[in-house]
Amino acid sequence: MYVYGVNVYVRCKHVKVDLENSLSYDADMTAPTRETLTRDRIVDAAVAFADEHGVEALSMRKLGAELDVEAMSLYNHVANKDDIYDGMIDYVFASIPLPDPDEDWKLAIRRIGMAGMDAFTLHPWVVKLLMVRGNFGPSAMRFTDRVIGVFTKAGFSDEDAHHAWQMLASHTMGYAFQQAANPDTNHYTVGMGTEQFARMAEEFPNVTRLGPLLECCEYMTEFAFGLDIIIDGLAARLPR
Amino acid sequence: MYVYGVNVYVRCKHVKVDLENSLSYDADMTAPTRETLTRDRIVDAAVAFADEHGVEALSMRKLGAELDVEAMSLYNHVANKDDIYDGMIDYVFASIPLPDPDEDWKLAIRRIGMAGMDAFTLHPWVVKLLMVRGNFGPSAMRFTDRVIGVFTKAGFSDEDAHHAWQMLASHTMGYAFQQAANPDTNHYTVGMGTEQFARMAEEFPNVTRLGPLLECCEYMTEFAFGLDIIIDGLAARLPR
DNA sequence: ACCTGAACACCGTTCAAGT
DNA sequence: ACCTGAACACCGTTCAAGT
Repeated sequence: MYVYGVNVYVRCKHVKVDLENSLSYDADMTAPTRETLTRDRIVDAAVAFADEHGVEALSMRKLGAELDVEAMSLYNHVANKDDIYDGMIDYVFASIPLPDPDEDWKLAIRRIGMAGMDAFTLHPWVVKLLMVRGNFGPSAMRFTDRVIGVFTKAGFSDEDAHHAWQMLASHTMGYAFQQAANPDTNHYTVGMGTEQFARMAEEFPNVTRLGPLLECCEYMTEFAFGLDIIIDGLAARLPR
Repeated sequence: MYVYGVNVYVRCKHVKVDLENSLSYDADMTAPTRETLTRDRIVDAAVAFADEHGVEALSMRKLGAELDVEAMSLYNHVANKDDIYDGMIDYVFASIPLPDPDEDWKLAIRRIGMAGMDAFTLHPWVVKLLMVRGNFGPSAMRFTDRVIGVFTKAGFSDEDAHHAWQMLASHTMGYAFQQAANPDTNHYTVGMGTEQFARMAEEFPNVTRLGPLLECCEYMTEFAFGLDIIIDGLAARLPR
């Protein structure tokens, strides 16, 4: 009879869960193995959890449960919760394709802006994490570097390349921010009860007028509208 | 001998604090009175606390202590912590001067953009709160309405006025966001230890080159640079 | 080396009890 | 009507103890 080794106590404790989810069996069905915990596995689990339940619901205890491990075990592979946050931020930035330095700069910047917004739409929680942790992980740094490279190659001075990057980043963050704060809601009428709506018409005439215009938020369209204005405005400041 | 009334037990418990800070005396120095708790007083105290220590340090227990009251007393005047957050957001938006509808629209928008950025610089925590709570309190709504009014009066269609507002809001939020996330730090070199700096030069050539350019962040200047580009870009889309 | 249970110092919030 | 203490169900994190 096979001895399960160090994991046997796990089986005893959560038999059902272990059998169905967390243990994988070798081909001969004799030796249950549990994937060893790593920082990457923890970060991946955290990303999946935040995608499904939101970051505010993420706790060390719940994350441990997701990995069939006690919360305290995580600290063997991760410095603390902030370290996990940093990993999650890096995960998102690593997922954004870098710009092609040989492409026309306006097309490259437009593409990269849309790609950034896509990533922030897919993982809205990253905006919150950036607020808490900043954005200076290696992937964010690489992304920043390549985008600045595009501006530089286009002919912008160092100072203007910096301004251009800062502007692109702020535009993207700004829309991602609003999208994360108010997902799929009408900007102007959300939270307004019907009894307040009557008063609104006199107090907030412009908002009231624009309300019906916006069935829902098309953040991506609105983002692209502004992106084009910014790119054109930057192009006008390009020395020739 | 004067009987202090219902507040006497407070005096007994925190004599020192009460005498020096929380009790004010009538002109005849006989009757100590404690200002009664109100939602406004709680919100004001929360704003002051967040200004000094940051929002993440704000707790019901500490806020209570600031007002010489147990945490649970706050719930008599406020629904919960989110309600306080909403009050703090409204406090900030109420502090931004509304645009003058008779001023030239480009000047009015520039002024309002700067005023918004000023408020977010004075109370950086509001960006975090907007992420958690959204921005649909009465003061934010009024502010939104008046700014849209400026665009409308300038001749923008309803749809473009909405786009313009959204763009202005995102630009402001984006810079305020970055400023709040990375206050007075050099964007590119923060968190990079000296041993990593050598590697940086080859891995991140553009960032390395721009680093020395930026002794510190001039978010306000950078914000204004982008603001002008946006205003010019919007003006170009104005029908004539 | 890695995982664990118990513990610590915090949270927001409820509720019955006080005045 | 307003304030309070005790309690509940959570946090992140430490640490000595297990294997």
